[in-house]
Amino acid sequence: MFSSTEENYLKTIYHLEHRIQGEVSTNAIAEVMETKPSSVTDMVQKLAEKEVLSYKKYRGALLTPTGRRIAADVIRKHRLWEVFLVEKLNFHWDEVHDIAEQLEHIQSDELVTRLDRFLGNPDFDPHGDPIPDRHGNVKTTEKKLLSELDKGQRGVCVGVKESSGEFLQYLDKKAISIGTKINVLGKEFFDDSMVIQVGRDQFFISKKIAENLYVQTN
Amino acid sequence: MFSSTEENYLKTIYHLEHRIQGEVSTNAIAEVMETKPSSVTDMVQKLAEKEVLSYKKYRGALLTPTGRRIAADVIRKHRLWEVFLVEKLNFHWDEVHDIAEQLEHIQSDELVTRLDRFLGNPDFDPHGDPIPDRHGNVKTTEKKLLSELDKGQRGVCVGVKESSGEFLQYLDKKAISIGTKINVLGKEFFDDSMVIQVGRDQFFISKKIAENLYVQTN
DNA sequence: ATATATTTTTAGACTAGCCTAAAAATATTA
DNA sequence: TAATATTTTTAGGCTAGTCTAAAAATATAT
Repeated sequence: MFSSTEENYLKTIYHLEHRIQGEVSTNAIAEVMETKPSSVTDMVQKLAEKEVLSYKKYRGALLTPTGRRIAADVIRKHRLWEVFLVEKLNFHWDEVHDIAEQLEHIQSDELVTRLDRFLGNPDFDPHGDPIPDRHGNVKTTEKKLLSELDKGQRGVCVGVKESSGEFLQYLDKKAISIGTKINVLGKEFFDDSMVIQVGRDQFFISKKIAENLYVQTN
Repeated sequence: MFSSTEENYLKTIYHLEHRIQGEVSTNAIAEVMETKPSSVTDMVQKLAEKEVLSYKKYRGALLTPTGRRIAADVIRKHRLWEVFLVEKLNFHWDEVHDIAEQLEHIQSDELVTRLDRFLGNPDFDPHGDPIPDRHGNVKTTEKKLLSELDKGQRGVCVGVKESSGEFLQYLDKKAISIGTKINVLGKEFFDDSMVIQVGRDQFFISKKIAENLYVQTN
């Protein structure tokens, strides 16, 4: 059995592994978890002992299949509870994170199974993130251009095609960066311009912009 | 803010105060919580410091109004979650305690408010225990004889009228004691005998027995 | 009322998880 | 490649909550 704290470390490392592809540094973990790197070192050594991750001093950590599985289960619970909070209790999608952060640590396989069924076995959470299935598997897709999306689709920014200074400044101004979720609210077909949602903001973007941004859809 | 551990102490003391009317001894708390009396002394001193209970050495503890309020809120959450688990997720009423024990510590007033509304503002949990309202108040009623109950009613055993040895032995054999919940499943009106449920057992009792047992209904 | 038994508290120690300060390793730059 | 900067680890210490063993207070019985 793993404590809530251990689960949070595994979850954080899981996310970071996907983001930075490869070993995850103690500093990176410390930053996300808002602790000190020295605390991370302690915990990472303990988790290596428990064989949920591999760790070489000064090199960083990598989850083992077991570790990845545990992390995926926590993320599955987090996202299922978010669906519950939004769909059943009518919370707004940006109010649910802190509560789900607590609920994700409730221990009961039966509860997860029944909650999943009660919610109609959803594939995505209210933020558009995919919910790992009961075996810990997550659907992933190839990246595509934002311009390829249709109204109602969601994507996560994973890169740009041509990175001119002006374009990066534009993205910066609009608070779009790697990992930013983009929700296509509307699309004009005479000029392929779009209305998109980024965080709580909504704005127009031209075809030119949309053809320069890679996104990953669920 | 109070930790889950502190909340559990307050909850336990709350229940014990009702059961034994008066100061609650460290030993009694330790037994219920399955810890050592010395641990209880430490915690009780800490909670007295925080003014959620009053405590005199060797005399026992009594909740302050603040402490009682916090305990009632935890119990409220516990029972609301039990309703959720049984009504919405179709758990059986005797499977939900351990999960509710975890869920009761989730911190979010808004969550409790919305959960309560979602469940239709229930007054009782699936075991028949009353759910404290949002101000921490619990409905209580006078005690009556078990024989006064009708089919479908529930009561908690609060005492006996005449306590002969045979009768107490009978109660013992049937695992009925102070605090035991009794559910009247059926009543024959030609002889006033009853079929009652106690825990998972169901059995007949005669009018004579039913007239010798005091219960408190919700 | 004194001796004995029981209950309760104190003292000191342990673990999980965190911290700071200093040391060691790695990375960067001249 | 040597000097400097950055990252990471180690060492030692803190708090919450628990424990055991011994001391102190209270309760019971003779």
